Amino acid sequence: MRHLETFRLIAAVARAGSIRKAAEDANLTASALNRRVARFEEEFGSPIFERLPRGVRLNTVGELVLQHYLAQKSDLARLKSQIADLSGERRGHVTIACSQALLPYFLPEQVARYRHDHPGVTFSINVRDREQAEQELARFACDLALVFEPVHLVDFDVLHSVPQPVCAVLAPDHKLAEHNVLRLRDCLDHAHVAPSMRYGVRALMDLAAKQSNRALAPVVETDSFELIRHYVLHEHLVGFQIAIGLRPERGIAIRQIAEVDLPHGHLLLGQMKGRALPVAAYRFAQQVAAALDALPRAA
Amino acid sequence: MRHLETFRLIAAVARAGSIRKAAEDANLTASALNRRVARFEEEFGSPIFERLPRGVRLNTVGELVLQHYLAQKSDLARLKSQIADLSGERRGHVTIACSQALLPYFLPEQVARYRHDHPGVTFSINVRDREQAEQELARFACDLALVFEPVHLVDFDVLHSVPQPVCAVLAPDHKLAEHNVLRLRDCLDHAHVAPSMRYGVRALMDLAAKQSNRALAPVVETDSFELIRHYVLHEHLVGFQIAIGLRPERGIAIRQIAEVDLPHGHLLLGQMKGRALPVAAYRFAQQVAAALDALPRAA
DNA sequence: CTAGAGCGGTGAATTTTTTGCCTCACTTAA
DNA sequence: TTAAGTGAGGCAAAAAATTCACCGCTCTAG
Repeated sequence: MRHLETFRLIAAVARAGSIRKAAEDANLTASALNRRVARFEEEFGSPIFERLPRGVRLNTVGELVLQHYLAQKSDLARLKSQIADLSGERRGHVTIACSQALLPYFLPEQVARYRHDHPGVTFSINVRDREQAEQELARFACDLALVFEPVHLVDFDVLHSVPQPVCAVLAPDHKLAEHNVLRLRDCLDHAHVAPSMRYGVRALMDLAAKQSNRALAPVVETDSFELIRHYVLHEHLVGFQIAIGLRPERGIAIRQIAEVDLPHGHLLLGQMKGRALPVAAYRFAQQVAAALDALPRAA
Repeated sequence: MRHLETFRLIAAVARAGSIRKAAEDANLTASALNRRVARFEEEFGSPIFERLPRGVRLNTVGELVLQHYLAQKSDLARLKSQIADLSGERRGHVTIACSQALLPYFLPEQVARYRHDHPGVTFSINVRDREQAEQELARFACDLALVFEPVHLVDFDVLHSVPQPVCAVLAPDHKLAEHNVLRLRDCLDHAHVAPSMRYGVRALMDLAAKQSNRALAPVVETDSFELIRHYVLHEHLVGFQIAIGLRPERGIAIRQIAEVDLPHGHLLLGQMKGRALPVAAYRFAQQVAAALDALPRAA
């Protein structure tokens, strides 16, 4: 739609950091683009860029204007989606930012199920840590976020929440695998591999360890829960992951950790606050919420 | 802002019901306006008007487009308000749709208090019955609604809710004024004046009466609670109004009605769902919410 | 049954807006 | 100092929007 063209260019200028560079990308003269920006600022009643010697940068007002543009663009997308929907075609695209735990089982199943009913809908699934996921929501870069223990929750509209216990992952012949429920201190006494600080699992564990005057001392620290899951097979270590990312498979043992030692966290499904989602994203969110509710709860 | 010009014209056409009429109002040629509409429809990918022999009318898609425009315009207003706010000037305009009960005491006090702190903010206060108030919210025709017992609550985002009992209003020398708490049946046994069907007070009373196999039989039925308040002084009748619209004044008696006979209703402060309010409206809503909480509760 | 009024649509001319090109003034890094 | 980068502004060309003068259609008053 053409009425957002000026905003689009402004966003391009903000990204490029310079009118000339942005003009090149947009197949425009720097002069023309400069005028558009200037005219916008005049009409709007306030400058939106700081003029620096080596280019321009959005000022506070500009940041707000940009946010307004993103919201408008998003609502236009929702509008089009809604119109396509009422004319019978169920198509669209859903962009999801999610924690790693959703990758192996939950999301593939959910997406496949939704696409089985609505083959016209396509998906983008991006792995993001909880901080990034929230930022992407706020930037309208994704429609939905499905994250374990988000941090800030500003601009984060919680659509659904389910408790998720942290589980221990071990080789079946690991000594601790003899017990059904593990104590946290036992896990810490053994060599363990832990996710890095920015993940919710780690945050929960650090907090719980601190309360019993202990601390994690991981032999291997990693960004990848997939690595954790595989590494425990090579060396006799204890790994950790939330329940939704784990399924009983031969060759790997999954054990609960006593709730008194390590309280469960929350897996949250959320969207940008105040935003109306496109039809496809909205429907998918409903399906996911129902599926989360149907999840077997840890005893 | 010029980027919404086409939408503005579309809205004008929809209102006028004809391109030619709208063109006249907008100081444009019918031809020019026709082209704008046609071009929009082409870019947008779908017609938004039905062409009738005597003019045009928005189709379903058009209704959605118009709603999108109203939302955009509202968000632009919020943006400007927010920017004005961060540059220190606290100005703006707040439009409120409210029930009659708020007129004599509550709203005048609240508005005066807010304007005392922020003289730059102006107000529009419109009396609307509960149905109209909700419609105005949905049409972005007002920022806030303060209504007793709203009906549908679609697109109505409840910001605050307080219980409100219905009270009886009588002349001090009315026989019933001897009791502190009245029974509903006693009120109905006496001649009474009642608000018309579309008001929440009446709806509550009809429901309560029905449950004891009674019915209201008003001697006078009116749209105006002010008339009710004054009429009971001329003839010995019982009138009704919610507590917030009444204050003990000489020459008039206010009596509670037993809660078991007539359950209290709710006074709701609300806004359009999913909308971000301008700063002034938002702040005023906060003040009102606090004031509602500080209200003396009926025993 | 007909003439006229009112409607949306269209091609060509015209006006308004936007863009391209060139240059200037300025700042920074070499 | 020089060279390369930046945003701004004057002026003509290009593009877009508007006007003007029509057309065909439908409904209605006479």
